[in-house]
Amino acid sequence: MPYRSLVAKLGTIADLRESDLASLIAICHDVRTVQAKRDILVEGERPEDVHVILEGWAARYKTLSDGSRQIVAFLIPGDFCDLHVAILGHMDHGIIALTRVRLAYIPSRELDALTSNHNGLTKALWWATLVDESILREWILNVGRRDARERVAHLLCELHARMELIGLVDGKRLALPLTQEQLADATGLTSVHVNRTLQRLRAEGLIEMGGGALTIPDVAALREAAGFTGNYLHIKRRLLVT
Amino acid sequence: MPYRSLVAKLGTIADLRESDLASLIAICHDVRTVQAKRDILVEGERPEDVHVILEGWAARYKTLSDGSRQIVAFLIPGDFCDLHVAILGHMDHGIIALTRVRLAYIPSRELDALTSNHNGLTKALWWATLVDESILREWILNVGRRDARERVAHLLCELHARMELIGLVDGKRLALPLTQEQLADATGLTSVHVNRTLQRLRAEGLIEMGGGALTIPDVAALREAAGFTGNYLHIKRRLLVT
DNA sequence: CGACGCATTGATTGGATTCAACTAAGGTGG
DNA sequence: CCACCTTAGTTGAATCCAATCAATGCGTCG
Repeated sequence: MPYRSLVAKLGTIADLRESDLASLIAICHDVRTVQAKRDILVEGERPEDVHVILEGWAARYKTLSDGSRQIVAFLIPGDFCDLHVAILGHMDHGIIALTRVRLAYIPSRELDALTSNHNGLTKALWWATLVDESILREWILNVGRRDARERVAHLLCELHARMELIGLVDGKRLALPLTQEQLADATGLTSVHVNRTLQRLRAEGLIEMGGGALTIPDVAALREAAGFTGNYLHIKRRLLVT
Repeated sequence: MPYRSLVAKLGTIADLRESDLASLIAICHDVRTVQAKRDILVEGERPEDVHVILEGWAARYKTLSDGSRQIVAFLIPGDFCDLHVAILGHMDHGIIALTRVRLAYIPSRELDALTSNHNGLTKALWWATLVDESILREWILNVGRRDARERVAHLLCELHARMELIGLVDGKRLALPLTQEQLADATGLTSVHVNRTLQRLRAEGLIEMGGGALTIPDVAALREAAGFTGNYLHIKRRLLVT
């Protein structure tokens, strides 16, 4: 069931009917695969479809003229790439696949037609974008006011919480297919310093990383170190998905 | 006409009818004044009305346990404080008045009722939140990857562009009632370093600041120094407001 | 006038960058 | 099947940008 993550994510919203969710999935067309490191959307593009991640990781990013890059969001299964673009017109940032990514395409006209009849679904999509916005605010705080150790720890806590929401955490362990350079681009650090910071977190016993997986032996301890509280993620309730 | 800024801002959206705008203003109630340095909304609050800034400046901010503060947005006339809160429930950040602020209150039920009939207005409010989101992404880039000089210059460019949009720039001059500490909290710097940075920008002839006003002798030059392009503001067209 | 907020300046410290070298793992092609 | 190359991770030394700590100026307001 390729839409497991999407269902798990939107399913946390109390007032969303299963039938609404089913209608949404019904207008998902044309599932495609994008290879790692390929652009999914480039800055300036005017996509006509809304893209949803079904599998794999992607990143929103912005580039400076000197070539330095800032990742402004990580996208995991269930996340929308460009819910906004029908209204804003053009992409003001790019989206790149970090792993092999499977995408569903929703023609924006069909989505418009659907949301104008299904109020609960409209609200659910609002909720999704508002949570994205909330995460962006937290990232500004992260990059602006936390030191490297808290910054990296906080990012890992967030990814853990979001992966857990969509049922992709196995015990204390989750797949984390990010290079240290990508973590650096997300935290506003250099890859060298991310490396040293991860080593420190490892030495402190707060994390175990390797082989594309992250293990957090004591989630509470890492959250404490990061100053993380998940309230900005606005997770409403946990829906069990089989 | 207290709604001048709101009209100027939403009026840039091509497909918004004047009648829609009028209906929006019609449900604005209970204009109140908040003194400088007072909280408009506190973290955790569950406001029942949507607040719109009519006059003055405010800031969204987040606080860390060690007391350090990060401003995540500046709010100027025409900006909504909490368009989202009916869906997300609680505020995940605070909003503080930086100057004396005049606010209009819109009962969220009336807004819901209105938007369900007026599609253009719904789109306009979407547009406003999506632009806010886009600004947040640019701020992450600003704090994460630009040095102090670019960072401060970029912020000033943005505020200039936004103030111009709502008709509050007089030639090359605009009111900028921000302390250096507030600029520091927005850029992730310290007030001491903001001071030195402003001095440098002044010495380079890029800005003139003092008495709560900012003058930009050569906007193109400052934008060049900041690496600023306004495309992330998604300004569609300029509506002349008298 | 004295207190306070804000801006300014100097001296020092430190966290993160930069530059550079090196290892390990994985894939590719001859 | 192994030499070769690329990519990711690691380590060390030197440097630098911004933070920190501290003091001072200066205008305003009660």
